Amino acid sequence: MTPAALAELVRTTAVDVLSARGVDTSVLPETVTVERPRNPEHGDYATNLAMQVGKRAGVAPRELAGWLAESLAQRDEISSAEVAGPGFLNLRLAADAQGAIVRDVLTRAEEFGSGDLYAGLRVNLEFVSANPTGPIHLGGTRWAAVGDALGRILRAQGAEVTREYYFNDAGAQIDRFVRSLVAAARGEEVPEDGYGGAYVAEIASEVLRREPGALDLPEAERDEVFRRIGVGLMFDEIKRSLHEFRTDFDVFFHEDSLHSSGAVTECLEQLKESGSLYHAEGAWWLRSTEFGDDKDRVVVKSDGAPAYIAGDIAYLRDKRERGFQLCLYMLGADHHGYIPRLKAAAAAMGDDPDSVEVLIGQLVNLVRHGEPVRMSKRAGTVVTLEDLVEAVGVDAARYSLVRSSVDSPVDIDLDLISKHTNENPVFYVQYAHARLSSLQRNAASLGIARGGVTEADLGLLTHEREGDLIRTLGEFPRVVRSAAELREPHRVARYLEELATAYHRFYDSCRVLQPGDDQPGPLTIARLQLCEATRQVLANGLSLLGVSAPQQM
RNA sequence: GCCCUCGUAGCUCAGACGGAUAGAGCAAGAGACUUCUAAUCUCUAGGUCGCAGGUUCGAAUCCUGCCGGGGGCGCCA
Repeated sequence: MTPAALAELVRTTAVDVLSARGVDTSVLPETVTVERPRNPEHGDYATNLAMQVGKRAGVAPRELAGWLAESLAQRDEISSAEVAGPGFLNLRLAADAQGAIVRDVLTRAEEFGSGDLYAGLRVNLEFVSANPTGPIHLGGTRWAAVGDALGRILRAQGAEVTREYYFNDAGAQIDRFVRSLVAAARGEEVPEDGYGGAYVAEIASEVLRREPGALDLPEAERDEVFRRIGVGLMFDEIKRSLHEFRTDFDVFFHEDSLHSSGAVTECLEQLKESGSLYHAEGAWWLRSTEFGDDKDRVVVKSDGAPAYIAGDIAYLRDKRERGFQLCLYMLGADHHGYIPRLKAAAAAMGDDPDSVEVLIGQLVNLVRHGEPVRMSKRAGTVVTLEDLVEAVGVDAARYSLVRSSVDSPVDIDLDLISKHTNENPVFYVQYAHARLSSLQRNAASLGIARGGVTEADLGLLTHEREGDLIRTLGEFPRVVRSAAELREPHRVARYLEELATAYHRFYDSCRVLQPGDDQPGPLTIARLQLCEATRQVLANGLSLLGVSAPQQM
C-alpha cells in the first residue's frame, strides 16, 4: 500500500468515523498527509490529522485519534494503529500490504515516480543563456545541471517542456568581444573592458585561418568578418560543451533575430498603442513598480533606440505567441532585479504575471586552499564547464551541482574536487545501482528466475531493513512531485542518497542469494524482486538528474 | 539607504506547506571483509538551529526587530 493509498484510507475512515458520531465532516482537509516518522517507535507512518481538525471538530485530538485507531486497526492492511503524544496516530502496515509497493514499482518500471501534476501544461524553461562572449563558466554550469534536471522532472509530471537558451548576441558586449578578437589577431593586448583567455586567441586565429586577409580589410568590414565567424565559433563551442555535459536545448534563440525581424519594433508599437507603456521625459516606460521594482524602467530611450529590456519583452511576447502557459527563467542572484521587470512585461501584454516565474539561484564560488579565488573575464582566469568536467567527469560535476538547493551558494574547491575522492555522494548512489545490477547478473548466471510480479510472496519481507527499504521506495513519487512543484531538483538527489543508504543497510543484513541453493526459496524470489525494484527507482532517479546509472563500477 | 538571499555539528550541506528526542556526508576515534561488489556496514563523539522578542497545544520552519556574509539598485547590455 502506497503512502497515497494509506492517506486516502485514513481520510475515508475519518469521514466514516466522524459521521457515525454526528460530527460535521467538512472540517477534514482535502488531502490527508501521512509522513514517515523519524523515530521508528512512532510506527511506519504517522498522521497528525486529529490534531489538525480536533479543535474545529470540537473533539479532543487524542479522543478523535482514538476513534480513528479503533477503526483502522480492523483493516487487514493495518497491523497496528496507536495514539501517541498530543494526538498523533501511529500506523504500521501489514507486511503483504506494504510489499505491494514493490509490485507497484515493478509494474510501472520506468514510469514509477512519474505523475500527472502538470499534464499537458506547456512550459518554456529558459536557462543558462550565458553571453556568447566566452565559454560557460561555473555559474552557468550550475544552471545547466539544475535546469536540465528540472526540465526532466517537469516532464515526469506530464508537462510539455521546451528547453531554451537565449543568446544575447546583440549589443555592446558583442562589440567588446569582436574588439578583443581583433586585438588578439593583431597580437595586441586585451582591450579595456575586453575578454582575455586562451579561447579568444584560438578563435581569432581560426577566423584568420578561414579569412586570411581579414586584418587587411577596412575596419567595418574587418569587424563584420570577425563578428560573423568569431561569434559563430563561440556559439558552436558553447553548444558543444553543453551537449557533452548532457544538456541539450530544444531552441537556441538569438536576441539579434528579434531586432532584425522587426519583432522588437512591432512589439513596442503595440504596447504604446494599448497604453501599456507610458511616455515621460522623452522616453517610454514600463510600469515595473507595480511589481515591486524600485522605479519604472525605460523601454524606449529618448533617442528612440530600444533599451535592452525591449528585447526581453519582445522575447516574452514571442514565447507567448508560441503558446507557452508558463515561462520559467533561471537566473543568477545578480539578476534578481529582473523579476519585477519580467512580471511587468507579462502584465503589459495582458498576461497573468504568474505565468512568468523567475528562479533565482546563488552564485558559485571558487575556492582554493580554503581561500576564495577571484575570477576575471579580462584576465581569462575563469573556470569553465569544461575545466570542471575535465577534473571530475560529467556525472560527478552534474551531481555535485544539483544536490544543493540553489538558494545556497556552492563552493567549488578545485583541489578537493580534482582528488577523485569519494567524498562526492554520486559514487555512493551509483555504487548501489552497480551492486544491484551485479546481483541480478549473478542470479541470472545461477539460473534463478526473478519471476513475474504475481509470483512472489512479498509478505515475506518482514525484516526491519526490508521494511525500511520498501517504505523508502514508496516515497519516490511524492519526492518527484514536490521537486517539480517547488522547482527543486536537489530533492531528488537527497532522496537517492537516502534510498542508497536504505539499500546498503538492507544488503548488509539480508542475504539475497543463498550459496549452493539451486532451488531458490520464496524469500529469495521476494528479495530479488525488492532488489530489482530498488535498482529501478535508483535508475529512474538518476535519470531525472541526467546522471548515469552504471551496471558496474 | 532600499530590495533579494543566506546564517543548522570542526567542514560541506539537508530539513517546502508549523509536529514527537534537529539529520546526512566528510573529517576524528573504535569495530566488521574465506564478500550475493568493503566505493559498504556497525558503534562513539560532536548543536545556544546567528541574536532577541512575538504568534500557539507545539517554531530550525511563520511574523517583527537587530547582527553577520553574498548579491542587486543606469535612458549599460
